[in-house]
Amino acid sequence: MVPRRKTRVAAPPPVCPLTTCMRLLGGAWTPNILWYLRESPRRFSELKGDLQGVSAKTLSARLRKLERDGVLSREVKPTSPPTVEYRLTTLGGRLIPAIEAIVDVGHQLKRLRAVR
Amino acid sequence: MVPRRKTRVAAPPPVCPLTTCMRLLGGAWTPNILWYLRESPRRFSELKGDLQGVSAKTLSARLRKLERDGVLSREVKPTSPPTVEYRLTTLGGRLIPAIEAIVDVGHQLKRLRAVR
DNA sequence: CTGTATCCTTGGCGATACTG
DNA sequence: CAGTATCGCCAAGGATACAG
Repeated sequence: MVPRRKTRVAAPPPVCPLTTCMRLLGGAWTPNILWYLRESPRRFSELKGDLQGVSAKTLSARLRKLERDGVLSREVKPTSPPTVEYRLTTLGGRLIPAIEAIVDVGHQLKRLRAVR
Repeated sequence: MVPRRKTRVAAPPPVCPLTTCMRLLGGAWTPNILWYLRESPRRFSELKGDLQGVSAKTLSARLRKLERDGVLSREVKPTSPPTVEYRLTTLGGRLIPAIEAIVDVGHQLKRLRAVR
């Protein structure tokens, strides 16, 4: 008679690094924003075009939160008309490998089956 | 009088690989569920204990969706009282590297600063 | 133990209009 | 161009009660 196994899954993270990170990625458009910033800075309207269907309000809110979280930086260019450039910070860059892993799985899924 | 209609025109989101994969991971507890299943099967109440604070309704809903998506399988054991085991499918296993990448960033964040 | 049914609150997000 | 303000819908999710 085997006693009830104590499947304490390895070292269950106390306050969950997973949750810690997912708080940064939370929100419908957040991963996509970071994805489009992964190689070069983008302007507000460029991002709005990249993320087909996002509202200005939501994009603005996400960008401000990501800035507060230290994931990206905002720079106003003294041009006319004014333009604003967003770019990943060092911290933001650390998130890219995780997003790449997600994108990679997405590719696998598309090959495996026609996903809706 | 018919109040003016609130143009309910859901914009079809672009289906990039990132979005494709995030649909599987969408939902507050989903990544954590997969994380706790990564090494061994777990029962309903075990998962409920792992995910401190999740309601039975939500956990049930997430598990059913993940089952429909082919990410995990559900097996009813003919014991008394009945127990149910959930385990990752092959497809579910493919998601683990992505989640590990997220967990890894979470660890980095915790080292870098005290994250709320 | 393993869920499902019902009710209710919260907030995420789009749409629209307006500002610098 | 780059946002902010306001409105309102709707779905995610907790609480609770109930069922097999």
